[in-house]
Amino acid sequence: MGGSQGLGTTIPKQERSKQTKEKIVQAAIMLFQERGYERTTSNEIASAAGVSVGSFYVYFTDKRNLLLTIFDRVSDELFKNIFHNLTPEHLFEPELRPLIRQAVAQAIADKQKRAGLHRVIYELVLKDSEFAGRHKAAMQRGNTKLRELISLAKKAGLTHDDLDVDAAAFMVQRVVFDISQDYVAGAVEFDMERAIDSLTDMIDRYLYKPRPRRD
Amino acid sequence: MGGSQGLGTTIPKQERSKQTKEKIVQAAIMLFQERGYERTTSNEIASAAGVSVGSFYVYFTDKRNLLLTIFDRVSDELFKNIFHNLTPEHLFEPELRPLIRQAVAQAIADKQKRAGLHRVIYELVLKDSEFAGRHKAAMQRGNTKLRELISLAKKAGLTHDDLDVDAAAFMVQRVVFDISQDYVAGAVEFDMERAIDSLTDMIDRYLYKPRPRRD
Amino acid sequence: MGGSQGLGTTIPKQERSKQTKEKIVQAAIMLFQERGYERTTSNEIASAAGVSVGSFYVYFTDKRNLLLTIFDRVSDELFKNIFHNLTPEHLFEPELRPLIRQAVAQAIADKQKRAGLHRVIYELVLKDSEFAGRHKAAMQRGNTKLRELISLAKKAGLTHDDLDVDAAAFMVQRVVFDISQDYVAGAVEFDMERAIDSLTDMIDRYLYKPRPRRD
Amino acid sequence: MGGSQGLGTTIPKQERSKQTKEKIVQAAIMLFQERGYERTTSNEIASAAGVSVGSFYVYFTDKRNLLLTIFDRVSDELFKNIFHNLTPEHLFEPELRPLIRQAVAQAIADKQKRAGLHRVIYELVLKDSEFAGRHKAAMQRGNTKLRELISLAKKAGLTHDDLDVDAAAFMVQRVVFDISQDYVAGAVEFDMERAIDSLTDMIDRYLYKPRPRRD
DNA sequence: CATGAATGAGTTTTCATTCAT
DNA sequence: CATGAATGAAAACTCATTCAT
Repeated sequence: MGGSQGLGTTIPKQERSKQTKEKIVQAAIMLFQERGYERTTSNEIASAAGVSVGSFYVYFTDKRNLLLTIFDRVSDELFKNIFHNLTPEHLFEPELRPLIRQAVAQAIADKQKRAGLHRVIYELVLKDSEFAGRHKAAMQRGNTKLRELISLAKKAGLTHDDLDVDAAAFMVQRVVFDISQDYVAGAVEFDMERAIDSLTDMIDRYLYKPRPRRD
Repeated sequence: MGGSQGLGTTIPKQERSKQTKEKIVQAAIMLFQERGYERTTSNEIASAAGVSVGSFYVYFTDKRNLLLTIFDRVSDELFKNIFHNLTPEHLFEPELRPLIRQAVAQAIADKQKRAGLHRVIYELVLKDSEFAGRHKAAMQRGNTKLRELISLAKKAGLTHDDLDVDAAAFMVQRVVFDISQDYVAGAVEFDMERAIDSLTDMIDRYLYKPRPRRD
Repeated sequence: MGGSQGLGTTIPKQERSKQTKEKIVQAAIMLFQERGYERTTSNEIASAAGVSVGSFYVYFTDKRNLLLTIFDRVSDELFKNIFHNLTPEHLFEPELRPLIRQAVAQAIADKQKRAGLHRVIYELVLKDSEFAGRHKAAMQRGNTKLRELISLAKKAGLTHDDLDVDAAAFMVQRVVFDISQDYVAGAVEFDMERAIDSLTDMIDRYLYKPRPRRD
Repeated sequence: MGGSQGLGTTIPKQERSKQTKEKIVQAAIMLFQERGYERTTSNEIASAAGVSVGSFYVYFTDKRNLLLTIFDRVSDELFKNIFHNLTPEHLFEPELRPLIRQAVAQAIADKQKRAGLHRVIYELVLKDSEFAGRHKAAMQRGNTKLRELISLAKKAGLTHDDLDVDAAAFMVQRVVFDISQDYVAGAVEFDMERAIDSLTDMIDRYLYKPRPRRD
């Protein structure tokens, strides 16, 4: 906050900008988690980031725009983590259930790590059409991946023969998203491990033909 | 100020109060649906109801308290509609799937009727602990009902033998709630009929042992 | 503002009216003492009196008018008590100091009985010119009485020979009033008995020639 | 206001803040004197100060906080003026009465300068416990000073031998404060010079042994 | 006279955003 | 680019008072 970083500072301007922006983003993430979106003021964010409000408005057009930036970042992260272990090869492993369970658990765990943030973001998704749009787009990407997998499984004769692949992709993704969202929102208190098991069973039986149990 | 208390229509004081309160509630429902909770001011509600702000604060301590009132009302209504056709007797009908489908469709349709309102209410459930508490309580009532039904079905040997009844009740309720919420929130665009079918299948296969298809 | 009762004070024609008015006055006294003038609403007064706000406005033009009524009542009461034992005859008793002490103690004790009320009234005397006027008038009545007494004492050669009688009457009255007001206002914490003694000495020595101590 | 930083017209940021704050304080003093505390709104103060309401709330949490600031300032000023000429050395001057008279006159004159302000402040002292507390603290400081002086005078054999020093310090301070307050409140109309004389006599005779008159 | 529902002007207060330096 | 003082529109809420019944 001192007035004289100009002289002797060898940090290139672009790099310095990036750092300032990042400080703001980090401060915002912290504050949004703690107090929610509405109850965090731009002055607080700037202050927590150690910059002036003026700077805040240099990097972001407004508070909403900042959350949008955070949204994109979080959204990407989430996507990568979930589909990292959900590739076509895995489909042909002898055990399908553990695969499903792991993906479900992953989705829930990832969100839990930044529960406050996901709560805040979802709040905006419900109210703000731009957030809603980006959310839909992100879901779409996931949906495409999932549909491919399910389609493959169907072709391999693993699923129920009459499975509506599109509907299944939609439903499975949505159900996992929603239940994990329920947990981050604090809307549910049911034991998480049992919930994951149930969700796994639900998806498993919904998609796949009955097979002999292994356990 | 009202237009029609004209001749001979003696409105008792209590009745008049009730009407004023109701006018405010109705105006609020309308405005909340249209513009959301935050962007509707108490002055606007009063104005739309054709009463003064003063009256607003005679009947409700604040905007939040008004939505709480609406919440309770909507919550009860929803509960009744859904469990009206979901009694133990139905379990022993030859066809289970139509029963599930009808309940699922009912839940979704009911919410759709007041989509804007449910969107607004859920917004508050996510942010406000009192709303969250009431929401949990309402879900609890539904959960109890559902658990009884599933438990009965299990005893009748209809379900998978290893079904975790508590988890199933939790999961099924939550999944139906969430998917219907997704629709009212405008978060999804997938064809609703196909979604209902999928959801029905999902629940059916999750809970019940495979049986010969009828259709 | 001649006439008997000032404007706004409806003369009750029936006993029942008088009772209703009295209930309001009593409720107001109670509430004003507890919460002060500004923080007591007319609705609360009416409610505490067990009557409707409408009735309140039948008997009093407004809240201020009600306090004015209370003021007059309290003012008279105070005046009577203080000057009851302060008559010319007492001047020729062998002991003057006890006489002064008793009057001072009386003034302080009387106010203490309704401390909250005196605090509230004085608040208005400071802000409201009509209260200020009535207060001055009441003080004037006391001042006249006191001046007569001091004048008599001077003629009897009891006081300092160069005593400014008018100034003395003014000062003594004011000092007793102010100190008692300090106590009701809670502005001072000094032991009251010692304060009364000091005040007595002060007045005694100010007015009267030194005489041999008796105690 | 144009140009860069070269010319002497550059107001440093801290200085600018101080000026704005001061403008608000001055405007508030003016308005409080004119219309009283309650009837002055924060918007009016900001407007009279030529700043926005927002600025008002940048520098003061609320109207009460602003008056508290003013209180402290005025309180200090008063204290210094009064005790400036009231030091132990003065006690041994041949003439005591002029000393007392000057202090009394000073106290009254100082308050008169800002009569409206003292009226407003005292209003709050009566109602608001924080004001009351600060008032007591300020009085305490004065009381300590006064007690020392009177104690010294007693030791020098100047006062009545049986004088209760603590009570005297309390009473003298209080009496001077109250009478001066009566004048600023407009509660009294008695000729001020005569009142000062009386008050001087009163204090003189209360504290000091009779001495031969000089005048 | 009594009632009490209804009124709405008037205040306080917040905070995203701007802009002169 | 950075700063942070200043802005002012906007929202919540109060309460003395009225008036139809």
